Amino acid sequence: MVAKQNTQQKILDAAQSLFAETGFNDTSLRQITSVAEVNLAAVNYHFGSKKELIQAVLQRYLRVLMARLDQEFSQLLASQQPNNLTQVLAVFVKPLLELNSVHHNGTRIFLQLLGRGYTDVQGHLRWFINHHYGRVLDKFVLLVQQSCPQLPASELFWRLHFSLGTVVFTMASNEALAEIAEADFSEEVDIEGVIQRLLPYLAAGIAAPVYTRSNPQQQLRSGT
Amino acid sequence: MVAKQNTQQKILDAAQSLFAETGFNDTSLRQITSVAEVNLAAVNYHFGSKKELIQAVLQRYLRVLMARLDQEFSQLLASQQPNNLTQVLAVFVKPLLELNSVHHNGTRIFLQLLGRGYTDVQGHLRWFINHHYGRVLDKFVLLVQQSCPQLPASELFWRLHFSLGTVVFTMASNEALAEIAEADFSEEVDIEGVIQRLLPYLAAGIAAPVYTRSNPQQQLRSGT
DNA sequence: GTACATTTCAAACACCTGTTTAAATTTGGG
DNA sequence: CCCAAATTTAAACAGGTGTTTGAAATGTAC
Repeated sequence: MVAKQNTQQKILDAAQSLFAETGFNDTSLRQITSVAEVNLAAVNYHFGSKKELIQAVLQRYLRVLMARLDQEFSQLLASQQPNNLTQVLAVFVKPLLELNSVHHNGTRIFLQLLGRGYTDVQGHLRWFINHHYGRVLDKFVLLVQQSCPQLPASELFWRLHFSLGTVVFTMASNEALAEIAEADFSEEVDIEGVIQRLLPYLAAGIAAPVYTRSNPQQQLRSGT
Repeated sequence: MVAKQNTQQKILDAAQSLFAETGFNDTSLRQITSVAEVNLAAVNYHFGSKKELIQAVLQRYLRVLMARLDQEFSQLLASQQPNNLTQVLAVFVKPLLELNSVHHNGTRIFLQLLGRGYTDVQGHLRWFINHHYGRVLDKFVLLVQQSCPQLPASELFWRLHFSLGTVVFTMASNEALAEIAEADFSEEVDIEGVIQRLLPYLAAGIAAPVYTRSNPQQQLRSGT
């Protein structure tokens, strides 16, 4: 009973890092069990299959993240009056950063896993999250709708997925981007800094004026 | 000489579709040669390796796209005066849509391939494009800088990569998004429609007001 | 301390991967 | 027509994949 917990934990810890760095399909069970210093068969014994291991790795973060998000969303919804879009988006920050209590560098690892999950095993993760946490995310959509009442639902749908793409891609290629940024602008970038940079970008994109034929070239200028 | 061209073409045509749908790593040479109705060894005979086949598939589009983009960028740069950001971004539309002359559904296939390339074999494609077409892309960065002069270079770097992520992810999961959009809003979506929806989102995100401590919550509202 | 259940381990399983080989076939020029 | 070069073909290669097996080791309770 003691060694079991230990082995499962060792596998999860090794798997999450390798998955985040190399992707799910390109990480073999032999790599994982080698890093975890555990027998190859341990994965199938404790988790059943590689697929279930992937889900277990994600669940460790999704469970605590979604619970926290649900709190925040409900709280914001209870305030009745529509909230500023930036405020709504900023609600993600604290719950995400609290993932560092699940595991060292938990926030970065989880966001990278999310990126991997959406591009590697296409559709699987999307279905998994929607099935288990769809009601939480619905609250978020409602909040965005309240803060952008004049935005058509279909337009909002696309822009939220654009935003998901921005986040997911940024996190999947986080290491590479951070390296370039450090080399070219000699600025060190942690995950918190990236999130802080993402929010204004996402908020402006979601709330952008909608394209119409009568007004094809909106005037867009960057502020300070 | 006749059969050779034919075989190479058949391989390229089969490969691009499978790569776009399933990704590079998850598409085997046996699947490709099976669809192309060609012997398994033909890929290695005509292209050398799977890696070189991937590059050949991408090159077919990159060559014509980058040449066209270079024209447009140079033309816009020659006009001296800074251009509207939306105009700069809109410059991508025509060259991208002209990829349909390279192959049926060429635009969609190429953009999906681009998405796959950036997430599957991370870094490879980025290096490849930068090495071969870096000077073209530099012109684009210059144009954006001219239209957003008050945006710090490091901020612009991040936002351009955010935008790349938006495009790349949207195209990689294009089929799924289109299905959902059709089911939920009963609106048919072609690649042109997606591009048209992307532009205002990207333009607003890139030109968004920068986050400052003295002004942490920018007022952002969606217009009409 | 013996009996039972849990966990670990090395080995093998069947299958898939990209690549290579050498013989068979097709092709185009003299 | 004939020969040499280009192309196609079937077969095998070496290596990697996730999963299963049955015996060994470990832990737990009586």
